[in-house]
Amino acid sequence: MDVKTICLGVLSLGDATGYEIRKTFEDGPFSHFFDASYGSIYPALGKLLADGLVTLSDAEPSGRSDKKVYSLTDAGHAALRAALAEQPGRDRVRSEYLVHLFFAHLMDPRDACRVFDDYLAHFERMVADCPCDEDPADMPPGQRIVHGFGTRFYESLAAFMREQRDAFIQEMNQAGQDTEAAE
Amino acid sequence: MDVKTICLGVLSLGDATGYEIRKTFEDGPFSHFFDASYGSIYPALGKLLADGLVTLSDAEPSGRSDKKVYSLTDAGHAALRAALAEQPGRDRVRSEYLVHLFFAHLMDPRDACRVFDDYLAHFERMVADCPCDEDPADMPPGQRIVHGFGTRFYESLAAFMREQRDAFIQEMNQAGQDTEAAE
DNA sequence: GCTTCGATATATCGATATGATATATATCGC
DNA sequence: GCGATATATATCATATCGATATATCGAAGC
Repeated sequence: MDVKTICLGVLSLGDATGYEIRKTFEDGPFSHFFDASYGSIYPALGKLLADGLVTLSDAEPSGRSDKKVYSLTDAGHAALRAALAEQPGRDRVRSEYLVHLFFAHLMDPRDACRVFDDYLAHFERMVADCPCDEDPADMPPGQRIVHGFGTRFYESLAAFMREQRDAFIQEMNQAGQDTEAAE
Repeated sequence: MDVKTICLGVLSLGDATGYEIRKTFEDGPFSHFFDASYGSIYPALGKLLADGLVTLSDAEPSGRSDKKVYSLTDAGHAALRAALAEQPGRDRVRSEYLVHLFFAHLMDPRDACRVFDDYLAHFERMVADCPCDEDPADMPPGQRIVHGFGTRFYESLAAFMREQRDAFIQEMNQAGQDTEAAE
């Protein structure tokens, strides 16, 4: 699944500019499990336009002149459904935080503790301000599942890190003192 | 953090070929939170070699002639520590499964249920065969945290999906019958 | 009314990464 | 010895990232 397909998906939720599509990945309902940069969104929209899968809506007179609001065409809707009929590819995750924690024994213990606390704070922030302007009960079942999945994800891992925190901090500090004593 | 840095990290665990580094991302301890393909690993090793951060170990006579076993140099170890002193970048996730589920209302209900069950099976498989040939108690604290994090992640989300399964399947089938009745 | 600043918006580009493919050797069961 | 699978290196077209450039809009402050 490339950025073109996910752009079709975002547009199926309503007309949008390239900028608004980007914001969907940053803040919106996709932010937990998808991302794409301007450098891929704008070329993708260009190709979709050339292929007739999206069109430019009539610009409202209120907006600025160069603003481009994209809409899904019937062909675009069909292309989205066709893409969803394919087998999904495996999840891809890249967490630099976990890489850092994995190699905590090579770090300054204070840095390692800071990374731990930053990561925990990240999960707690995600639990606190879940970007849900809509009542989950009003969502289609699939969206409700995805929303619940995200919530459970952040809650479980925040809880795990809170459980482990004291032991980790203590072990790190212990290791730091051992190193100092050896010097 | 680019592939060069993570290669240094893998090599800090022991000498390895490019192929073995790839396998670390596929099967090994990094498989849950990092990935990199041959197309990035081999160029990365080439640059690291040119920069003196890794060297080629003496090939054992038992091995094949073109095999290249890489080792971390002191400079490479220092570069790894320096990279770990930097602030980690934010996590990146791309889950096509969640995209599919999010748009389940646009899918054939049977396909949507299959995607759900595939995803659940994936999490259950991850819980069952955790790639841990080492006793967590023997790991450095950071690695133990990362290992526990992965375990908790898979367990929590498998549990969540098991909880939600019946309701989801039923709602999907209901939606499917409504569509058929309307036709 | 003017200015400043942050949000909105489009676009491009070098560097990096993916995913598929080609090629070849080693190992193991049969 | 034979075929299948695992080991191993390497490349390339395509896709993507991340940073940057540019410009307009709206609201707040004065």
